[in-house]
Amino acid sequence: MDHSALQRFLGYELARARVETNRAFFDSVGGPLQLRPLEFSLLLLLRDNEGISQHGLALTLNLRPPNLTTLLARLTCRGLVHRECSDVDRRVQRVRLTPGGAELVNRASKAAASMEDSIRHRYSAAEWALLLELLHRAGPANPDI
Amino acid sequence: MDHSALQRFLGYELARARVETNRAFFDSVGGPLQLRPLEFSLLLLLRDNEGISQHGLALTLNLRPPNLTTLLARLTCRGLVHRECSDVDRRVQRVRLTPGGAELVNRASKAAASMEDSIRHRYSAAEWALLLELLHRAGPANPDI
DNA sequence: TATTGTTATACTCTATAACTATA
DNA sequence: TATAGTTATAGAGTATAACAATA
Repeated sequence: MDHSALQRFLGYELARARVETNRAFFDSVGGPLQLRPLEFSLLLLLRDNEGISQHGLALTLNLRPPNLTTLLARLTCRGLVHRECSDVDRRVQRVRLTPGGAELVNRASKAAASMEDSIRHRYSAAEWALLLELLHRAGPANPDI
Repeated sequence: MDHSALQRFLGYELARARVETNRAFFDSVGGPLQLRPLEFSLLLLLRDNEGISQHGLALTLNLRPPNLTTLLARLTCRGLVHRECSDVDRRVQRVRLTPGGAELVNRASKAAASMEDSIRHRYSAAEWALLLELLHRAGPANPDI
């Protein structure tokens, strides 16, 4: 089977690698804690950036506003996050973890620590760090608002 | 904005990078030629592996059989591929490009040659090759049937 | 006018269950 | 009984248009 033509494309290799990271995520975190990948990212971001606006979240995670709205609605229904109007600008919704949300993030973070081990063990420590660094440079230019 | 916790995960960096490769693909190939990423991969694979079975395609592209069926049905409707029963095993469907499909793959391949340039230019030639090689090792173990 | 967020909707990729037909 | 492929359906991520509320 010749797929040498495809292997020259970063997009193809990204799609292939995602098969493995998705499996790792659902086995270790997504399944046990009933979290989607995006929900996990969002909760971790809220843990480290208390009271961030939806606008900031959308920019950081490259989400369109409608998709963030439905994502937050689902997490709000589960009692993991809550939204409150900003005092200084009533258009802005500031998002925070609830105590239950903070507790779940804690468990998710612990479970995630080893989730990619089966992939990471294919590399030396230096190679793994290099892969993450090189890959980061392929991402959108300005995710840090 | 602190997203240092997320940057330690390969899955997160993959998702971020895919934003860029998706944009590159749709600008250069997907939009002009009306091809989805998966359709492009499939057509390129058919060009280099004439008469491959659906089973082989599904394994190589990590597709579930139902998803491959609908994908091929769409391309068949457009007159780009055709399926024929194998002589030796009538369960097997051998898939080939039609002349029109071959012509489209030709154009798609030309358009794709430069599609990731805006990303590739962020790296030296050695770094780009290294990124593709490291990333390949993160993918599924046995894609070559 | 511009920005923040919502509603409704659609497209793409991925996944499972249940089935037909061939071996 | 095992394999190749199909049908139907659902979950997850991503995209746009049209809109309300606020600045």
